[in-house]
Amino acid sequence: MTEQEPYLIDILFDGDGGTREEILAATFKALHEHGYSELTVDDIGDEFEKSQSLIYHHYDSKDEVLLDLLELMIEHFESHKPGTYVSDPRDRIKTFVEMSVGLESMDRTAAGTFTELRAQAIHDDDYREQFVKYDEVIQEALADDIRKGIEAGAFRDVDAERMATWLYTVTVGTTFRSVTAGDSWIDMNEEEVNSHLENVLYR
Amino acid sequence: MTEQEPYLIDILFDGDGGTREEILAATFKALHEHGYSELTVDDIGDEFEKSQSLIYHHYDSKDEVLLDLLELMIEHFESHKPGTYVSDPRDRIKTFVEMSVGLESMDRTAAGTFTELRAQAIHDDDYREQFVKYDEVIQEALADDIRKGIEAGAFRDVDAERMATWLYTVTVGTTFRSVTAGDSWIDMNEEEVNSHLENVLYR
DNA sequence: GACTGTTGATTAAACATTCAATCAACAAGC
DNA sequence: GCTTGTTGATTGAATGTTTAATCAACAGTC
Repeated sequence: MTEQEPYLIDILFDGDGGTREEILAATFKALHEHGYSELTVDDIGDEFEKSQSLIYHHYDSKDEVLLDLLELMIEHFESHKPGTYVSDPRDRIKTFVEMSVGLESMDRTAAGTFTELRAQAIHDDDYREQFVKYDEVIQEALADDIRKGIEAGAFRDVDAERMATWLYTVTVGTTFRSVTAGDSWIDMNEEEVNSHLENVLYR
Repeated sequence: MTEQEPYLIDILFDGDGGTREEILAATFKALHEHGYSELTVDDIGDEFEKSQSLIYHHYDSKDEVLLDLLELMIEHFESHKPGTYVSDPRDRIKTFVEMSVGLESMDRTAAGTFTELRAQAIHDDDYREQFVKYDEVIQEALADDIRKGIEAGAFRDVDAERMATWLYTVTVGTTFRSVTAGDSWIDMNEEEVNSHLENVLYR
């Protein structure tokens, strides 16, 4: 339907956005390899072409680097909001569901790293702030799309906010489950989600 | 309906299960306060009545303590499987939903810590193994209850496995969202989940 | 008097961060 | 167009702290 999106890692790499972006790309790679709790500045340095100490010329601390990476990833994922590519209401929702709870079109590398950053929000207010905002943006975009579908007559007259809340929560759960405990169950999950959408949303 | 369950922390504390359990209780507290990535053995020692170095008399390493805590928590949560307390099929599911996606009866402290441990499964195979097994147990218990409800005529003839997969995935998402980004949305989510259950499961 | 639990001090490595020193580019003044 | 000064990028080594883990000594108990 839509052609495969490029992986986040490639986006980080392609352009030469200067040293700061090289550092973020290195951080992303190191994070993917070592995990948040085991990540050291040296690990980042190893993935970084230039010297490790140069990181401190561009950032004040390790924390700052990680938070900057989070902001970059959030920007990227926000560009994946429902409806960015497709215009038919039903297709918008379908594409979002496919990319969020489907087996094929999920970027596992990015999803795992993003999830690990999200987990920091449990104890770190800087992270929490980012994710509260992010959740609002995604959920509101979903709700908007549902409202548009209702107006266009493609959807039934459901509570758009409520439907969006539920749908987004399912995607969060799907991602978290699959990056932490595999995805043998993922097709069944998608079927049930689609069945609910068929039953109550699509006209 | 059911009286408030005691918090996990209290269960860890009440009995005198000996020094090892005291260490686990201290670890749980320290984890809740500092978060996994910032947790040090000294932090555990601070929550522990006896000496920090005693930890190494009972455990070989910090990792081993954390993994043992995970096993204890998994045991605890498995005892919260659907249907442990109630016998009517519909009530079993309702109780499970309430405790997993409801605002009131969720043990936030335990949920946050448990979630943080789950996030480690992204990069640590020992954690992953535990959660793969845990997910299976919970999901199967749910599926069993649904099957029983179908047999008893209380539920419609749905695909029990598929329904259980979806329902469990929603609970994972609900917990993850709420411990990382608050729960202003949680009532709407619960309503939509219940609406789906009313539509397709309950007869 | 051996065995188990407990303690405070100690060690060695890992770690985030700093620092002094080059280097390359560019601009100003002559 | 050659010198001199300035700036930002970059490096490798050094610093001081944190941290997991060990150890020697002591106490109670069977």
